Amino acid sequence: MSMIKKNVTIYDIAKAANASTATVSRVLSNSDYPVSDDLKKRVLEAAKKLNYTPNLLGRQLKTNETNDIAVIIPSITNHFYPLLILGVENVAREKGYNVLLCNSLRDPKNEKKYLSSLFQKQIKGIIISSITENQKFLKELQQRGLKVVAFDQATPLNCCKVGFDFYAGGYMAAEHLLKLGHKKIAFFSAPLTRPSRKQVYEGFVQCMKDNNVKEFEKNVFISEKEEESHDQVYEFKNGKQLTKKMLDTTNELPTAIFCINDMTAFGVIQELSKNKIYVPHDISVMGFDNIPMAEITTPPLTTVDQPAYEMGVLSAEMLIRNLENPDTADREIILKPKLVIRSSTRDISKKS
Amino acid sequence: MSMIKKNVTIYDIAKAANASTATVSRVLSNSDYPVSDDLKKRVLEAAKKLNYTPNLLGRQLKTNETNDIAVIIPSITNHFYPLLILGVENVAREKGYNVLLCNSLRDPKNEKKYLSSLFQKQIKGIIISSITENQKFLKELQQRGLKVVAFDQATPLNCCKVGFDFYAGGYMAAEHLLKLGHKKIAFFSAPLTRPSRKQVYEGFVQCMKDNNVKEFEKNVFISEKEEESHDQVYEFKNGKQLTKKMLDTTNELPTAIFCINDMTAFGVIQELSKNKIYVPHDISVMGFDNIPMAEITTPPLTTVDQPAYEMGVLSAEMLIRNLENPDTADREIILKPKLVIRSSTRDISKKS
DNA sequence: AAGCTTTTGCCAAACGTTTTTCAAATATAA
DNA sequence: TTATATTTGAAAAACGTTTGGCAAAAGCTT
Repeated sequence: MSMIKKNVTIYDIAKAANASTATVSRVLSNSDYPVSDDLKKRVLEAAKKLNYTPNLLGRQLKTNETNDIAVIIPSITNHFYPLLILGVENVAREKGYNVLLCNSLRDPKNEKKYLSSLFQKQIKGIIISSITENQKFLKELQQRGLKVVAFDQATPLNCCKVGFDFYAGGYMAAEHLLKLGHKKIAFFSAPLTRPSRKQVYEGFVQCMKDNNVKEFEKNVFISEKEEESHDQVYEFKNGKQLTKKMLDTTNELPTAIFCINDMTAFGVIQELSKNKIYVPHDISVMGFDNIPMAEITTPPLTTVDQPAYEMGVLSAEMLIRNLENPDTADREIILKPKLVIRSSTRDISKKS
Repeated sequence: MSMIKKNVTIYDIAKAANASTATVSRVLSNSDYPVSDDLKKRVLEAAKKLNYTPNLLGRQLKTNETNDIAVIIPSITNHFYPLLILGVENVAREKGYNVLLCNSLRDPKNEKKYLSSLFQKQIKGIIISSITENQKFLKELQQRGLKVVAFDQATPLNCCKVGFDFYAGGYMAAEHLLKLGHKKIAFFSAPLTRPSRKQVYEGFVQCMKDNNVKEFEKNVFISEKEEESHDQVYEFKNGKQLTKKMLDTTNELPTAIFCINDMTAFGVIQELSKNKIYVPHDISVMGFDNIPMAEITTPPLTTVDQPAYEMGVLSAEMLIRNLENPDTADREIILKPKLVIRSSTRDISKKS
């Protein structure tokens, strides 16, 4: 005798309002099909009285339309991405879309699983920082109609892109340090496996060359192998490690250290401090990314801004335009870096 | 004459494999209904050949089952939550669930919209740190069958809970500072509007009382009004503000400052440093939360650990158990704080 | 060989919507 | 008044799946 509570459907409303389901659907999904005010009111009242909640599954199945877009990021604990997501969500909200967030944890298996699952859920658009080499699955989905915007990482895919000029960023950083009078400058990085890192490096090197800095290569510290856990903490530890190595092997310390990202810089600063070397008094340290905490630390970190929030905004706008109005959509945007000068670098040109 | 590409469905497979849709469905959703190996193989091959992708909407509509659970958090840029989400996702992944992530940005309107949308999508379970006072909408959904696990914030709702003993955390922090020989201890906080903050405060005060600390109230600095933007940066700025105020109004500085959270502590440290007061040499500073960056700053921050990752794990486990096996599910877990001693606090009992 | 169980396969209904088609009712024009 | 246009309402099909009810086929017992 257990009473099973059935969901309220448009049939129930139709009955209650003495109308047909078609009419009910029309008023509830406010179609522009004409319905008399009187009846419309009756339907609305019935819906309210019965506490009706539409079943989106039914609707989506029928219309093959959805307000959902997805974002796939490598890691949610990496400070860069939450900011980007915020950007995506803000424009999505404004334009009436929902955002499904997935993080692959830099595991291609997870990425594929998410892609597959999203596609099965009939998602029509996706914003992704893909970490798989061979993007053949993504490409297949694209051919099957999935709209994709790739950001952050380079991709072989022929799709909308929101990129960042890492090369210019590297160049810019080097330039800043030179301008402050530094001659002996170290470069700290995890292995240059990702294109982004490589480009930063190349920009940096080019600037050194352009300014006739001698023997720069001697001060390049790149750790041996990438760690399993592609975590933020890895970068931090890497900074400490490289610092130790430098302290152990170098007799004349550099006056400035550039780090491939902010987290590495924090590791460097902490390790230096442990050895009673203070930033920026004894050594200048510079990061890359401008994650939120760069302005929160003591000293605040001089760095190169990679505009995460803006990238999120642009990616979302691009995707939505591409969904709603494919013809007008841009294909590619490259964002420019911006130097953010704080207090971890010091001008040593004039003797103090 | 434009060729519209139809999706391939189980009908197409049935035709290709010379079988019925029922059979196709049974093998594709690997039901335990017996199907001959031969036919099974035929179906699988046809599916592969036609590049079949199931439409989850159809399936869900029919079965009224889903593998999706949702998490609603106040803010994704607050470092506490990504860690929690990581915990949720890890157990979800392991148990075959997908996680839908929503952040309310501390706006009750957003929270309600997300709840409503999730429910319409037939979500069956949700993990939430609700920021609405009156949780009557959530309660209604709960009565309509939604399983909910509330974490972090106290809730009037009768549901599963994963809590944290903020009071003990406050007490513990105070105790630590006293043990290090501090007598004049300041308490810094944003307004005690959230129950969590209040409880920390109460624990702290109680410890002061228990140890006969005189005139503690004089060193309590609580900012006037909560800012609109409930952001991380707000807490940071608040730390700076309170520090300024203290420096302006106090002639004898405290030897230690406890901050209601880590971000506030970072603000304090930065502002002190600006005034050439160094941590921990001149003043000890302590935080609360143990967000990841607490160990990355220089000096690393002494703080009270609120185990975000573990809370995520427990919440997810609780929810899933509640979904799959309602009888066996716990109702409430209260996590205990843990003292994390790093380098921002100093023992001043023995004169150095 | 007859009766029984088990395996296998098909038909058709159902999930909750939207939307097309058509008919009825009403208003407008002559 | 009749013919025509407009508004309104209902029935039914469709979206892609799962699954209960049958029935045919096949394998076992006696």
